[in-house]
Amino acid sequence: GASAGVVQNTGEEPLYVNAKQYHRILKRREARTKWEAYNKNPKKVKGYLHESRHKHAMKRPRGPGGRFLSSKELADMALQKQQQEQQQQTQAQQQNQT
Amino acid sequence: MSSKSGSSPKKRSLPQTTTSFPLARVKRIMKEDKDVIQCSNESVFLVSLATEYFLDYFAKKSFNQSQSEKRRTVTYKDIAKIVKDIDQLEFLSDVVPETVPLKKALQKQKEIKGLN
Amino acid sequence: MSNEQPEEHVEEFKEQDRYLPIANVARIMKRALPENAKIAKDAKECVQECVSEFISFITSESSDRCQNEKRKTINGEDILWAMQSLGFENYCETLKVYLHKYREATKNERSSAGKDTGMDETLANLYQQQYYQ
DNA sequence: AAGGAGTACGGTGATTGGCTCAGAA
DNA sequence: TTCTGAGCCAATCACCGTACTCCTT
Repeated sequence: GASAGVVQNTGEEPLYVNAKQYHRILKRREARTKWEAYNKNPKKVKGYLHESRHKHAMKRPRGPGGRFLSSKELADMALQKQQQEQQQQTQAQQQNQT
Repeated sequence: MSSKSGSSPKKRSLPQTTTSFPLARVKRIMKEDKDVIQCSNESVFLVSLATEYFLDYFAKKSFNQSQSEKRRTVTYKDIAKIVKDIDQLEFLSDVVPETVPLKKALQKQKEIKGLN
Repeated sequence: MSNEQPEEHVEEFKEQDRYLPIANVARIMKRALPENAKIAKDAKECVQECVSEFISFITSESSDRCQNEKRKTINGEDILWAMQSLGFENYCETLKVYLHKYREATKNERSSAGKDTGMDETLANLYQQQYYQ
């Protein structure tokens, strides 16, 4: 027949085939070819699926090892930093008084 | 304690009707086939379970292959190897093309060019 | 008139809908392997495709059976029959049990709250057999 | 009557990347 | 030995499950 499809072998077929699966494999091959014809595959250049999730991941605070941090850890770090600054301030004030 | 008491049948999901995979996604994949008109919920449930079981088997086989090559990381080529070797996995041979070492591929291309 | 050109689907198709979520796939793989095992990214993506093909493969066989028997809806037995037919008969016995449990659970659901029938034991039993290469 | 497709909605787990050192080479 | 690349972390939001109606068998 005047089939427009071009059969392309990516490799060699096995010498012996699975008798139970063979017919279905052929039907699936046909179905996939048909499916790919209807659905354009515009090649994925994005390394991710969702723009919003990508942005979210990029914004998230990370630890020094690149890991994501929980908001609790972040709050604790902020608190510690504040306490350190306060200590430094009081130390500076004491030095000024002497 | 939560404030739910008495009769509040809002969430009724039995442990026996839930699976590791989202059933909605399984159903969509099944319906990608144009011949499929309708899927009963029980068929989707069974396919999801069977898929999970198959995946467990597939992963173990792949890791066995990795181990036979003294590795602890499962790679694409392990999968390609078992698909080629195991009869039951022949249905995947289109999806997982046999890996060919780059050297051999280039050599083969040269041979073909030389013939022309 | 040969107007057999494939229609153009300008509508963007969601690529990920063809596959199960990769995190679920990776989790089940990890659970199947020893603690110290690792899985390459390529391998995860490949298995994700394989698993989708498995679903399509089984479904296609079931669908054919359905058409032959002039039914519109794929049911549990169609799936079991397809598995048997395609060389996965070792799955069937256990899946048959699950199918029965599923039917019981969904029937009881209408009248009263479900009761535990011990599905996890069966699952563990299912996984046990496939260790040896 | 039984049950699947379609729709709406609210709750939730899959998606996500920088850094480190297993471990592939 | 060198140096690639997989695991690690958890917050948002796309999607899943549920409840509901309508329709077919």
